Amino acid sequence: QGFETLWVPGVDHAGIATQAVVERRLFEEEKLTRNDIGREALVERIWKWKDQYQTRIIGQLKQMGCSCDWQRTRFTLDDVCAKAVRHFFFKLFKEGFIYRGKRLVNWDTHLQTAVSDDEVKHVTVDGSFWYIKYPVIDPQPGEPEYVVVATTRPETMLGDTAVAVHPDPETQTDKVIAELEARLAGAPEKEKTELQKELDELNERKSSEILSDLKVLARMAADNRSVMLPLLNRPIPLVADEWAKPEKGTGCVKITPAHDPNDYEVGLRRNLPMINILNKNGTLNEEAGPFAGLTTKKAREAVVTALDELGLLVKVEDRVIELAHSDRSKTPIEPFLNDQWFVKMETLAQTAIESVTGQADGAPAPKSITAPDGRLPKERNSDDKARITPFRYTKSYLDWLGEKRDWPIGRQLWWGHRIPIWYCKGVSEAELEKAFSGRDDVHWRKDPETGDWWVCCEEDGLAASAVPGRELVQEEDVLDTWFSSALWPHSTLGWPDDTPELAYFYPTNTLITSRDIITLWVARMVLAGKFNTGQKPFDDVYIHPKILDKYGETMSKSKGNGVDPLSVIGKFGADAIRFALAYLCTESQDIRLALDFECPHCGAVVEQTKKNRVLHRIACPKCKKDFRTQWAESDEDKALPEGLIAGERFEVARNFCNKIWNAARFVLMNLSVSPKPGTPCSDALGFLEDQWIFSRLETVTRDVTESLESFRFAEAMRILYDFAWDDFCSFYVEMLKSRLADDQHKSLAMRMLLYVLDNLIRLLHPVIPFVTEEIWQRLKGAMPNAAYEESITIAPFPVVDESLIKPEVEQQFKVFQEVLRAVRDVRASRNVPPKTEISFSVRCDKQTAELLKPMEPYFLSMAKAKATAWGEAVKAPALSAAVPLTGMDVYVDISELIDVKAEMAKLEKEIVKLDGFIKGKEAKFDGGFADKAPAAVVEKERQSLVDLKEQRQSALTSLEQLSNLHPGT
RNA sequence: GGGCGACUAGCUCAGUUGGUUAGAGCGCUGCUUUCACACGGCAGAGGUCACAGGUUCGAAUCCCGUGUCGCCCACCA
Repeated sequence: QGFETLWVPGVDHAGIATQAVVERRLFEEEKLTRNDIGREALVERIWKWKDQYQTRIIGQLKQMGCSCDWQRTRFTLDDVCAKAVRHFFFKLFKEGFIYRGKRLVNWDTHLQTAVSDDEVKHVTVDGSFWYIKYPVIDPQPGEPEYVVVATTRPETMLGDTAVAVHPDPETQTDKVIAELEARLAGAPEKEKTELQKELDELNERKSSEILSDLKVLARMAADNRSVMLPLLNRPIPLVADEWAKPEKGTGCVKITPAHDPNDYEVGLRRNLPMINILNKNGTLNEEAGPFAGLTTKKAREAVVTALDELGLLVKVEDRVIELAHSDRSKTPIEPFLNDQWFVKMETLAQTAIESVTGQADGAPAPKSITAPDGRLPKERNSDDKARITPFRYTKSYLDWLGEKRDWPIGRQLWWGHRIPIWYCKGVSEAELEKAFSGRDDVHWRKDPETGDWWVCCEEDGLAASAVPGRELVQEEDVLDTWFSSALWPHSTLGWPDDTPELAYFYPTNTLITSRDIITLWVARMVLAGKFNTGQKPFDDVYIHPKILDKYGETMSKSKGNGVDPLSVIGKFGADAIRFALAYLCTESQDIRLALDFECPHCGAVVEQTKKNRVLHRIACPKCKKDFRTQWAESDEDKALPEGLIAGERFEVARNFCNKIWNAARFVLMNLSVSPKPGTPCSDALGFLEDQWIFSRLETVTRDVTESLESFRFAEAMRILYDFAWDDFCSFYVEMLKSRLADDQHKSLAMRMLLYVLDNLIRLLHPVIPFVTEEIWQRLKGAMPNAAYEESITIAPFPVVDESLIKPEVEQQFKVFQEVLRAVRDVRASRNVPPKTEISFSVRCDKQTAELLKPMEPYFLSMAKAKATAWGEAVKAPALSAAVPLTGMDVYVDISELIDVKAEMAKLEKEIVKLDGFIKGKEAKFDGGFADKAPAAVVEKERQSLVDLKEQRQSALTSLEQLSNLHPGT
């Protein structure tokens, strides 16, 4: 369409995932851990690994024919991106958006790093629920001697710093009861039993000792009373906090702020000490007293035994629990209190919320824009709001941002952008001012906890000795990968420098991505883009469906159910994978894609199963020979031929490409003289099929353009598939064969074929670049004098000419197709030998007769049927097969082959069918249809009913005629 | 617990704002191989649109509910 376009290819460093993979390999191959080889050596190894995979990923894109700007390939850790990251961080730091705080992280004790919530998977396991007594200190008369708490993780009691009770248990219980009653009233029958049971229990509790005890405890909490933490004999306060639910468990809850997210919140609210009892390797530290050094598992047993011996263990219940596991190491996650850097989200999230269109019809639909004058399409959407397509994803974007939760940006990793913060112990602000006077790339802020200073430097690094007499130590942690990915739209264009690229291409037009990173990536790109540049990063966000495997599971490396595009390309070609993917791109959120292996030795299809899909090599069950999979790593495995992946969707696409190729071959074959390409319009108006193909082509051009511009890729592909296969190949090319054989008509026929093919391949080229380019080059070669562009890639995309769209012509052509099909059907169903020519006649009105008479040669070439008569007066020949159609009857003369009984049976069946339709329609009119439906619809239905009745009458007449021949039947 | 989505032919899926007799590919059945393409051609069979209500002259489509499956978010002392 003539636009200046840019597609920046690139990869991000995928911090945790990448480091974990390299560490795992390091351990598997050399039995070394990251601590054995050190930060520098590990990072060096990860770079090597990354180079290898970047090459592979970029290679996959290239082989798929993606037309990226390869010389602009970016990586989130390269210098250009790193500079942007430091600038972004510095700007945030300087403006007060960055702070440091304690936070519970998901600690992977195996990898010894924090992992993000997304990398934590919950696994259902059988666990226990322990009830433990904590003695009350100095119980007064009327007060309980113990409080009982329940836990699934008894070892964490060593880190308890309080026991919480609700400040007003009675009111709270009443409130819960009231809510439950309200729910019960509106609940479906099925759930009522369970709700009622719950309600009964609560009511019972209300009058029980539990509640009266809780009331006493609430008062004691208000009086700042304490209980004794057993085993460690540490007095801990009884606190009043809403987190303790009087309706649940014992109504009291132990508070372990350093090892439980909710308890942490309580700890903050009640100003409780936070005692970390864990070492980074998952063993207990000195805070655990006699239990120090034990693993959490051993400590749990020891704690339970010790409590039991003291008579403080009330009971143990079996309980199914959802235990958090690290997705990376598959080991249980320990919540762990750690220092973290955060970005305050309040105002940033608000700008991101305001930067997307929150109403489905809030933004105009994209319009077709062609820009021969080089106008940029970004002018079309200048309200500074991005639009998400499909719109339903807007909700998850807005909901997530609405929580405005601060963004923890530090990761305890070595692979990533190291946080540009330096610590300096004992330094005074005056010293900093002196050391950095005149520098605007350094900013400092006081650590409210220690009183030390944090120094942030935008440039690449501060020397340890930058402050005379002091030592600067850089933060060990690196930044979350999304911190750098968030900058992608502007950092890759050179921000913070004022580059021409940034001025020209930013804001960008379209971001295409997967729904699972709408929050992680899209939301952060919007807020970072607005914060850094003041503008939204893109006009449109297109969320494509996600391809799942045949079991409906997401594809992942660890499951081994992913697809290497190169495997698909190897078997079906790049055009096929591209077409197949575009064809699958509906508004649906999932696409299931069944794939199987194909044995390279014998061609047998080997079903892909959950078991064999992760193997490096597979033995073919048919020929017993081994083949490799995409996972092959050893030289031995790699030497085997690859079992390519088969898939029905790819086959369909491959067949389509093949069809296009063959159609083009046919056209090329007939280019005996060099016709001029161009619109052969005026000459072609004499032929119905020419007018028809023009109309179809322009309709298709219009619809495809509109579909592509509104991200309806599957629809665009379906339109092109149907047009190319059915209209162009099955009808137009077939019809023009007879014109090509006629010297008088040959020239125009050739120009017509060329014209349609030329437009078709231009329309297909964005999706099927390789085959269409090859066809283009051959056309160019066949017509050296024609003004073909050097490559189809730079040839103009067709622009619709609406004046050629003629619905009445398309309707007329349908009549031809209907008659042709009727004749062909008679041939096929009556077993007329293919070489036998038959004759037929058609009873129809005058206009139709005039329309179809010129088509006689096509009935001959396409159905080997000779037309003998057209018109109102046509009567059925004595021994014919009659096909009643809308407004006409087709009589095929099959006197040699006729089976009268069978013909009659067919007609009778047809009449029954028509009766059904007629009844349905008449019933419709018996209702208030005619009065209430729009006039156009009523008229259409009325006509349809008339036609059906006529058709029925024709069938009856034909039946009568046949039965006269055989009076007995 | 909250949200989103799916359920249409044996299989995999289309079906835009409600409107003629619900479509495609694969598979299946019959015929077809010098004549662009067997990765092809022609024709055919095959569906109570998950279930139950409702709105409407009219529902695959809109509304309420049920079931099954999947995904996302939150939480589970």
